[in-house]
Amino acid sequence: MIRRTIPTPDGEFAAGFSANGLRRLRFPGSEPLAASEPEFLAPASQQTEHWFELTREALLAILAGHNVPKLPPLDLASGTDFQRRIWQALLEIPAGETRTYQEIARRIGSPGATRAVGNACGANPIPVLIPCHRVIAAHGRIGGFSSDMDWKIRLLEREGSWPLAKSPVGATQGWFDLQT
DNA sequence: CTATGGTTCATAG
DNA sequence: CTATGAACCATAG
Repeated sequence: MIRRTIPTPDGEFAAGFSANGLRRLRFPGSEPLAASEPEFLAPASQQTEHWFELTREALLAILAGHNVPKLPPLDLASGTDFQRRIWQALLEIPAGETRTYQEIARRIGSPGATRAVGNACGANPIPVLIPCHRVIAAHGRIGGFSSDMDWKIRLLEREGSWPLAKSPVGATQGWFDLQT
């Protein structure tokens, strides 16, 4: 695992690369990448530096509310097949749009697995680049977020998806019923 | 309130 | 080690 930090206007993110690509990303302020992760002590190859640059650009783009120009290869080996299918589906959500947990579940061919989608999102090793923040609950509820809810809201704001557009009818949406 | 599906953890063989 | 089951969820109805 090769670690790098990425300064952004929102603070310093931490990225970890394996031999196969970007393996994990962490928000500013969280604990340093676990020392328990197997160290991959290969010299920082030219390829890794290139991945790092792509990661930096992608991160800055999303923080600015834009679509990602080009993603680095993602090392999703830490997930199960099910999780990888979900993460893959999340990558297809463009900036400025959202999907519900149900839509993701249907997309990967397990219409009933909505709650499992929530689990998989929580296990997302690469937040922001894998846009778990664009997944919301049905009926205009926002759902949750493993890190601070502030991040989910902030990211959606930058993309123009907040307050949530899909307001079914009548009910107070967005600002008041979004806790827990 | 209940049903849902995948994952994780505890426990038993 | 595998098998089974219950609890856990960023849910839906």
